Amino acid sequence: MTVGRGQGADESPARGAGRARGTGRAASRNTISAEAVVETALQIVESEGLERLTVRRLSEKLSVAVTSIYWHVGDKDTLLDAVADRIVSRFGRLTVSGARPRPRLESAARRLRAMLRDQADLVALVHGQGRTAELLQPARRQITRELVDAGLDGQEVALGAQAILNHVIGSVLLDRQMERQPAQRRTPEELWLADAEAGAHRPGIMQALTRPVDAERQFRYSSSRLISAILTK
Amino acid sequence: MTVGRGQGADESPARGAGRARGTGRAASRNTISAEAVVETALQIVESEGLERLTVRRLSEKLSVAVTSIYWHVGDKDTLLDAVADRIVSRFGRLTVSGARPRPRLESAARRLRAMLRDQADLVALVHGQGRTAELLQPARRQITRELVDAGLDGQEVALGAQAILNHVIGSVLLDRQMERQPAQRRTPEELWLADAEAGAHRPGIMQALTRPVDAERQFRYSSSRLISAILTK
DNA sequence: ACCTGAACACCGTTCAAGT
DNA sequence: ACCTGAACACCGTTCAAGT
Repeated sequence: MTVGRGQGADESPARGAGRARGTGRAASRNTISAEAVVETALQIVESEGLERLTVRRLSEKLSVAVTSIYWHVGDKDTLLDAVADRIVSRFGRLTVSGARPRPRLESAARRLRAMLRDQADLVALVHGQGRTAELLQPARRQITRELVDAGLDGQEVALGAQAILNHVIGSVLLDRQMERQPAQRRTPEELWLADAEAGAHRPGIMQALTRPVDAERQFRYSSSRLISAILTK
Repeated sequence: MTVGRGQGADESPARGAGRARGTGRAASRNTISAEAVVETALQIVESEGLERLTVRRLSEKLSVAVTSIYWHVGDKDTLLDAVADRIVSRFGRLTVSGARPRPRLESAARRLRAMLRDQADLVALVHGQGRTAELLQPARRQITRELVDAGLDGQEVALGAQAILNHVIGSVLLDRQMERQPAQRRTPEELWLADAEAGAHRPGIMQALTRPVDAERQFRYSSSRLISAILTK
């Protein structure tokens, strides 16, 4: 549970990176703590992105030698786990709105997706550490409650809640990949036009297929279908 | 479309890494081609895993200097794109079984998931290049045909097919992450027991929730629900 | 107890130079 | 036209040494 070998001492007041002027022996040496390292790491991910979180960048921002990081928090994987702890514990709760189970669950799915997308890098970090289940546990609890209230039995609640969570997190991970790329090399339209068979004889089909998919609309459609199927029966 | 600056010359017979014996001027220099580089890269991913695919490992396996790789295929991202081309073009077709739309679509989803899981590293590579849509295009075509045959209209076919594809690829990406980790640090059971509220008053609920999820069973449940909801109405 | 620089084993990539 | 080694700018990590 503890993060490294260091004690949870409170952080010394930041003196900035500059050396003290005037005094003979300059204070070019900074003192840090495991707490400060983890918090700074989290800040880097939030302000500069996950791929900028590097041991050297960390040490630079903390004005210490690279090797000091290792003394306080151990290796990078251990550090990432500590950061993941922090992200998980700070992750907000879902606000569910609506009266009946169906709209309530749909709003929960929408809200969860929005939260995860808002902090895509934090989610990616947690996911990379294999801690997604922990991150989603509050949401799972709420969705579970909704399904229980809707009258499902234990088995159906467990499977249904997991289905909804998988659907949301899967959609977020896919979206992220789509957006990170400069663009799919071949657009869906091109892919379809390349093979003009596949139901081209039905009116309207090709037209619908070659239109680019709106991720938001696709998500609402899938959520709505999945949730209604979970609730019926 | 072409892979690099090199021509598609056929590969010279492999002479192995050893130097010719006896002859004064040893043949320590090998001649390669863009084709050979891409094919060898694919082999490395298949036999040693994606993270072992490194420019240096490639050059070692081809018995050339590291820099020769760059001459033939450009930088690593370009190489990965060329490998992705190959994976996409070789990716097998789905075999669909069953008589009615529902079992046919369920078997398609199961088969697609199995194929993607069988070659998780290849899928990860393609996904990393943002080329997932291309990889899934054959499957999309087949699923589209099934939905058309089931009588859905254009809009519903497009949304429904995408929903099924997202569901399958999402589940594969999640499974992969779960398996790559040594183990979730906190198991679902622990997470639930940590907060003993949430419907604990209903009989059977807690018991169902604290049982570890079988990924296979969860997938079948989600697929079945999603597909039946797509087909109705 | 905590911080340091030097060093190592990896990456991807560029470049001037060979033939 | 194609292959080469040297070199650069990055990674994460270890270790002996300082105070």
